[in-house]
This record gives sequence, C-alpha cells and structure tokens, in this order.
Amino acid sequence: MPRYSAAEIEANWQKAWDEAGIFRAEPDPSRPKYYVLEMFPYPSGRIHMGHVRNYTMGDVIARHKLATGHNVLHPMGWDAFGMPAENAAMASGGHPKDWTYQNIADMRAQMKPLGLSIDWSREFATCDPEYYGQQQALFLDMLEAGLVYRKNAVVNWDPVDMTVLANEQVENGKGWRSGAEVERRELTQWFFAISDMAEELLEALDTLDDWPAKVRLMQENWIGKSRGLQFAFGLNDGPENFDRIEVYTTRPDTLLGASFVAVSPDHPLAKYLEKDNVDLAAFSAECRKGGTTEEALEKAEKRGYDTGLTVRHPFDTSWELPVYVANFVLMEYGTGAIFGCPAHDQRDFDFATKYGLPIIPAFLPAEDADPHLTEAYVPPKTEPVHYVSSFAGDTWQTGAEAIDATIDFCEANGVGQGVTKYRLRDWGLSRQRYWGCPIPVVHCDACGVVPEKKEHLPIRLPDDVTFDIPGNPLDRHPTWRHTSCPACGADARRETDTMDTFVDSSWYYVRFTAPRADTPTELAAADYWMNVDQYIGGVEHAILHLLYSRFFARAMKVTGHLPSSAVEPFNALFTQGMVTHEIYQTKDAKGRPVYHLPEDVTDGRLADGTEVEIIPTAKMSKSKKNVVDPIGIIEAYGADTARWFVLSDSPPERDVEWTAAGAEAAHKHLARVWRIASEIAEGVASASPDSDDALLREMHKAIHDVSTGVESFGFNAAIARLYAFTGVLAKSEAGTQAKREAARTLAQLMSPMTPHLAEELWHMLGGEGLIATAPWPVADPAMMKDDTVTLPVQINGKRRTEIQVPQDMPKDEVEAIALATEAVQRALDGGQPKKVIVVPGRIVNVVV
RNA sequence: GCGGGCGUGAUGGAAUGGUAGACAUACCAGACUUAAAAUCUGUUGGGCGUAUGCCCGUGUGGGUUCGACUCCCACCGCCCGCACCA
Repeated sequence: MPRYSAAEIEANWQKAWDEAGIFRAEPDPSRPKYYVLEMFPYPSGRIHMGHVRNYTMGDVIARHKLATGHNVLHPMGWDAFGMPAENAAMASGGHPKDWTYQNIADMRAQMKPLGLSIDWSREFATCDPEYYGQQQALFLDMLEAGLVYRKNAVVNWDPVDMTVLANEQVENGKGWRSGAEVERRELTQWFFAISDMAEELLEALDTLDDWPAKVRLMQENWIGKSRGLQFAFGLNDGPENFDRIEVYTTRPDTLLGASFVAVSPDHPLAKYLEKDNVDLAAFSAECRKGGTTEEALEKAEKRGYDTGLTVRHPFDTSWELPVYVANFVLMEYGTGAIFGCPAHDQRDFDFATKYGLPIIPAFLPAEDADPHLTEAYVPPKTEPVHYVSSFAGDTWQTGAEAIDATIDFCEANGVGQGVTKYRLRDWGLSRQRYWGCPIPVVHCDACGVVPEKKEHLPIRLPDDVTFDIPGNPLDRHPTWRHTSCPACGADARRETDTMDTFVDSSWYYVRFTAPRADTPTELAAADYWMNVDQYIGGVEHAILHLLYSRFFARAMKVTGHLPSSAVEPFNALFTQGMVTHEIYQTKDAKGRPVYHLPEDVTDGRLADGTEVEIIPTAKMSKSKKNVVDPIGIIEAYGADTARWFVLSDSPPERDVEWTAAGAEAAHKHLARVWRIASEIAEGVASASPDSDDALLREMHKAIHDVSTGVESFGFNAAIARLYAFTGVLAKSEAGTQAKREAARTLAQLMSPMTPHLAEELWHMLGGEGLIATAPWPVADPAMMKDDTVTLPVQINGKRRTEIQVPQDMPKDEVEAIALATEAVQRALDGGQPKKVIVVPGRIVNVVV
C-alpha cells in the first residue's frame, strides 16, 4: 500500500478546485450569502504561522458554509502601502513599488499551497492605482459631505519616521511603528470627523453581540464618554480679553471644596502670560518637553506655577482662588483648565499640600467626621455620603445623585451647563510620506485648497523618486507637485501629503464586493454581500482598524457608497490568539543571551552538545529566533498537517504553542486516517452491510459535535471528537459497506480542516464529485443515543455506583433500580432515603 | 489608579449546575522485528488497601444547592487593555 503523500495529493486537488472554479463568488439569490474575511496581510515578503492560523480558521468557516449550501465570499488582498517599503528602499536603494509587488508575488506563492478556498479573482493590493484612485474619489465625496476637513492643530510628530501620527498610533508617548519619542508640532493637517460620530459609535457597540466583549469594552473606553459640568470662574484683573476661565468637571458636587484653578501650559491664558514672563515661559517649556512615557508620568512631580492671578468662586464672588499653570493639565481634554479639589482627589491633595493650599471637604463619611483629612476622601459614586452643604435639600446623597442635583442647580442659576464629552479625537490622516495614497487636493494662491476633479483621478504616485535623504520624496520631486488649479486654471501646487495607511484598510472589505468597479463601490454588489458575516484577526486591531472601519461604514452610507441598510461593517468578529514557541537560549562569554533556532536544537542540546536553557514560550519573533517557518512545515508534512495542528489543542482565541512533537503527531494522525481509509477502500464490499451500532452512534455524535464546533469556533473540541471517531472506526468490526459510509462521513467532517486529504479519501471511497461541494452531513439525534444508558448513582452528592437502564425508562423505575443497588442499600442501612433526585439520562442522587 | 480576563494531571487542554481530567502530548509496559524505525495494544491525578473498596483532589477560605471546575462573597497569584481624562 502506498504511503500518505501530502505533496502529491495537495497539488492535485488544488488544481481540481481551480479548474472547477468552486470558490468563485457571484451573487446568487437562490442561496443565502456568507461573507467570511480574515484581516488582509501586509506584504512583508514571508508568511508566518500567525497567518496560517488566521487563514485556516477563516477557511474552515468558509468551507463549512459552502458545504451547508451558502454562497460564500472569501477574498484575499494586500494592505500594501506603508513605511517598511520605504525603509527597505532607503536601506537597499530599490523602489518601494518593486519591493512591495515582489513581496506580494512571493507571499501569494507561499499562501497558495495552503489550499485556502479563496476567490483569487477578486484579489487587489491597496497600492494598485485602481484601488487608491477609488479611495481618492471616496475622499472627495467625504470632503463634500463635511466628513473630512483641514485644520491647524498640535499633532504628534514622529521624528524617526518624519511624519505625523494619529492619537491612536501613539503608545506611551512613542510612535507605534518607530518607537521614537513623539514630539508636538503645530501643523495644518487633514482630519476625519470621527468624533462627530462618537455617540453613535458608542451606542452601536451594544448591537455587536457577536464581537468579543473585550473589544467592545476597549472601544467604549477609547471613545471615553463622560458627563459633567462646564462653567467659568470669573478672572480678577486678567489681561485683556481674558475675563474668565472655563473649566470642565465630572465631579461638580465637589465645587464647594475647590481650592485652586490650574490651566495647561498650552492654554491660551498661559501662552499669553508667557510672553511677558520669562520664568513662566521656562516653566512651560519644561512641561512641554517632559516625556509622556508611563514611567515619566508616574515619577513626574505634580508641579505648578503660581500666576499671581485669582478667580472668583461662582457661588461666592468674595471667595478667591489662585490660578496656577500646572504640568498635569492637558490642553487636549475638556477645556484645558480644571479646578482643584484636594479633599476628594489625591492628585489635587498632593498639589495642595505642596503649595500650602486649603483642603476643604465638600462631603464626609459622617456628619461628625473629622474634616481635617490626611489624604483625599474618594468614595464610590454609589455610596451615600454626608454633604457639608447640599445643592438639593438632602445632605445625605450618593455622589451620582449629588452630581445630577448640582448640574440642575447650576443650570437653573446660570452658572454653567451639563455637557457630555468624549475622549475620542478626530482622526488626523495626513502623512508626510511617499508610499501612500496621495491626498487629491490642490493648493491655489487664488482659490485656496481646491479638490481635484474626479476625472483626473487617480492622482498617481510618481515612479522617479529617491530615498537618499530623509523626508518626503514627493515634496522635493522636481515636477510632480506642479499642476494647475482645478477651479481657476492658474499654476498651483499639489498636496504632497499622503493618507494614513489605516484609511486603506478602512473600506477594503467593501471593495472586495466589486473589486473592479470604476466607482469606489457598486451599490448592488455591496447590498448583496455586505455586511461581513464573520471577520477574523488579531486583537491588536481592537481599536485602530476596527474603530476606523466602523466610522468608514457610516461615512460611506452618508456619501451613498453603501446602502442605507448597512450599519456595521462586521457582524461577527473573532480575535484569534498567537502562535508561540519555546525560546532556546545560551549565554556568551559576557553572560549575554544568545538565541538558537528550533531546528538547531535536539533534545535540549545544540549539535556540539551544549545544553540550552529553555525559556517557556513567547510570540514567534525573529530576534528571539523562535520562529517556525510554515513553508518548511508544508514541505516536510504538507499543508493539511499544518492546518490540522494550528487548529487542535488550544482554543482558537488563546495562544497555541507550536511544538515539533505536536506537528509530528498531527501528521501521524492524518497518515493513520489515510491508512484506515485505504484499507476500507480496498476491502471487498460485502453483500450484507453489517451495521455497527457503536460506529453509527459515534458517527452521529461526531457529525453533531464537529458541526457545532465549527460553527462556534470550537475547533479544538471538534478535532478531539474526530480523533475519537477515528479510533472507533479503526476498531469497528462492521461490514465494509458500513465502514465505507462512516469513512466517507469522517472525510466530510475533516474536509474544512484538511481539505486535500478529505478530497483524496472521498475519491478513494467512491464519493461523487468534489467533497468541497458535497452537502454537509446531518446528525440524527435518535442515532446519537444508545438504547441503554449508564447512570451514575450518587449518595449525598458523591458518586458511589452506576446502573444500566433503558434510555427512556420512567423516573420511578430508575429510582427503584438505583435504590436496590448494594451501595445504596448499605448507605440506607435499613432506613428510608430523605430524598431521591433522578435527572433522566444524567444522574441519580440519593440523599440519606 | 481604572477596566477586563484567567488559575483543572508532567504538558496543551475537555466538561448546557449532573460520572472532573474527553482528545492529544509526554512517560511507562507489552506485541510485531535479528534490531531499530514505523505500526498496534495497554497503563498513568494523589494516597491507603491483597481485594470488594475507601479517603483526598479543579489557586485559598467561606457561602448557595440534593449536587459546584461551573453560581455568589472575600483573598492570593498571573495575564491583558487604558491611564496626569479633571
């Protein structure tokens, strides 16, 4: 008997699928549609195990849906703009375009052997002019709809990548890509008006039942809704045009505990005062350059500069409070100014202690509590406390009640308004880079900023650029920026900024529904295919990409590029875990760690016998040398083995540890299935198909459990059931006919995970056509049950014995049998049970 | 600091409130073999016992329940996200 040869099988069946065109997706009203999408890859040049896991999961869903009669759309493309291409060009002198397209070709070639059920006819890269030209059209429509605007703003400047970053792209004060300390610069930039949709984006999170709660929560926190009071303190003897300081607070109930007002160094008042005050200028400069990293903030002292100015308390104009410029007040949030209440905020308490400011409690735990606090008193908002003076009758209130009462009181007395604020800021999309989608506008001396005409699109990137000096090559290109004004025809300059690459990935999922359309989208196609039914990707995109996409789906509805029925882009989201591996480490002469590749380590030793230290497990990374290359695995064992392994053992949302032993075992199992099926196929069909109840039962259980597992991302449990079924099949004494049936079902159940092997088995066992399009088997609940069932019998909740009873025996008969058992009789010792619980088909519990 | 999640054999992990440890790995033993590989079979939570069997066991302590890995409370540990957000 020949051995299981994955290489041969896999190439053959990929060809067969290709020729049959079964993964080509076209609208078909006779079948329910199903759009499954994995987050498309950045073309780095090499696929890794994370890709394999991600795409395999999507493929299992897609193939299962195809077999259950759905019209499946399962596309693939390339998130192809971005810095690495430019960095590569700078390092090696090539062109980002060549580098990117070569990488795409390489990665496509590496991906194809995986046998994914992808409609490759819909493939595109975001750097194709056909794609980014449509993105420019979309941009112009958004501009017209007021969803994009230009403003002068303090932005995050990445000094290494020499470009602006969105707030979401700054992590702990560092650029998300370069890791460089982000600087603050004032520039005129383009912004998407995402914050206008803050409330809608927040509210709609509740409708995303099939998203991980964790991701919804992260977005909720990011949007950061808060309700508070905005009001002003009157300023005494302020400079011209400054007669008040607006503040925002979420704890207006602490107003009577106010002891100072502090403004940000970037507040207009501070900036004004700075002009004539060298000390303040120096203080502010110090604050601005201070790092914004976590440690820096933790350690940074809360410092203030006393401006000498005072403000009047809104409820008692004779009550004067000092005005400070303080390093911890952010211009970006609220009004850039706060009032400090040391009694109920630890940071304010520290500040007040340092500068000798009064600490006045607005409320206390009890009427007779000591008002001299040694630290800030901050009870939960739901806990009733005693207010020293109340804005609403009752002096015993919870914080939440007092806040509402205070806002009502202030509004009634014209002191301020209750306002809702969001932490979410508008999305700055301008990037001073070459390898991105050009922003299609023109700067004209006479007309100002003018949108490019749609018939001029795409505004193509010039090919003749150099990367020998830092900065944006578009800026210094000799001719590219020179153009004429679309409005008046005079000489004008093109915008040289390009779009953030997150724009590209914010609408690609719609483009897949009509990838060659000469408008950004085709309404009919979008209407048919959208929304994405199942989206799969890494949790690292929980905020950026997913929030931007949710914004874009709404924006595209406004501009008419999506039907009004569309609301959310992704009905269901699954965030899969990473593929990890042990790290092998030795130390060099100086005690520094040296890492070793998995293939260089055998039984914990290097080839020369040196013992390596095994560091448990971590995400695969080049620097730690714990990367297992999927290509090597596919060559050694075949794609089906790689696919089977990444799905087994660990639940898909958790990390899975790649082990050589596990991969080996996966391959052995597939070879075993192949062997079992071959033997069955070669067996002479017996005239009388001897059935085997145990086999049939296991088969129907497998159908049920695998179907459920595949539908609910329980791939590991589905695979466990398949192992069990295989074991029963191998041992079955049934006639060849019955075994053939069972083996065919096994092949079908395995087909989403190991599609090539499944086709081979199907073919071997005489299945009709392709297994990929064969109807998915249906479990018969009646067949899953045994005629008799083993019931555990508990005495006082502890399992003592078991009984065999017919499946449908009435409760009282089961009870009688249970009571008659030796174990129960012994426990009763002649007495009567206090209680007997019989759960049919489950358990009997006797309480004595 | 705020928010969320997770703690089960040597290991990855199963388990609608109903036989804890499915399935796999690893280990051990056996069959086949001159031998090895491959394959097949069996054992494996801890303890006591010749044995029918008994006791303990899902991070710790308590609670609800006939019955708790599962629900509730407190604590311990680990992981993740956000964070000078007023």
